Amino acid sequence: MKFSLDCLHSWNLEPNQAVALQQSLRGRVRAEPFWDDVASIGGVDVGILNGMGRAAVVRLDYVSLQPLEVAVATEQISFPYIPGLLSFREMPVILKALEKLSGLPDVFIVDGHGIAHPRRFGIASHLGVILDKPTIGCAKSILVGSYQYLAEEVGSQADLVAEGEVVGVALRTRRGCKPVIVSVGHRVDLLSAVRLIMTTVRGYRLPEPCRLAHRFASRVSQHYDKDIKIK
DNA sequence: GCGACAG
DNA sequence: ATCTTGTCGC
Ligand SMILES: [Mg+2]
Repeated sequence: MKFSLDCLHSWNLEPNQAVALQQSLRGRVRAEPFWDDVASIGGVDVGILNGMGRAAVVRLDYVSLQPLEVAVATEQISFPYIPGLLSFREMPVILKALEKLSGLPDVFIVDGHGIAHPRRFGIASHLGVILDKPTIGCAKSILVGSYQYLAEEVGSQADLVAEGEVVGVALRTRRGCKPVIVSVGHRVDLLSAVRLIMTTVRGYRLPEPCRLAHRFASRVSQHYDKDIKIK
């Protein structure tokens, strides 16, 4: 771990305290053009089996999209699943996995929403603020808001609007598939976020960083661990 | 009060 | 998220 990882706050919170914390941190979120020279991209996801969480953080080469490093960590999940409070359930084990990474990627794509959230502070934004690193939210379904008229062609977009504001984009990443919902996490604006997602899609609905992180965090991988060691 | 509701 | 086989469409 060649980077600092200060938690900002405790994770031992009650749901009402978690909501208050989101309200106090939402002001730190930034949305700005992201044009840095990108060397590597990270994918983040969590799988759960019998109450045990397994986080996978994959760092891939930006050009080849080949995995450079995979960090996995497991931890008992304590916080319940409450829509709008996902980060309090998954972040602890994610941070544990991040500590095992030899270096941080230039930007993270997180499975879940960024500001397409009731309080504009979903898990992607939360991770970005904790690390003060660029993050993007890439969710498989809507938490808040709605969109319309999404064309069938790959690359088609439709604004996701919640309470009168554009909080994300429904993006068709694969023909015949439901779109993914892209939103600002931290330090990456929506335009840059959508571009980055499209450039990391390789024939599947999920962009490679998320697809790989999901594979390494999934139940299949967890079972696989029982027989074979994953480095 | 009722329904929606990331993973 | 997870429980789970086949089935339909691109
Ligand atoms: Mg997930």
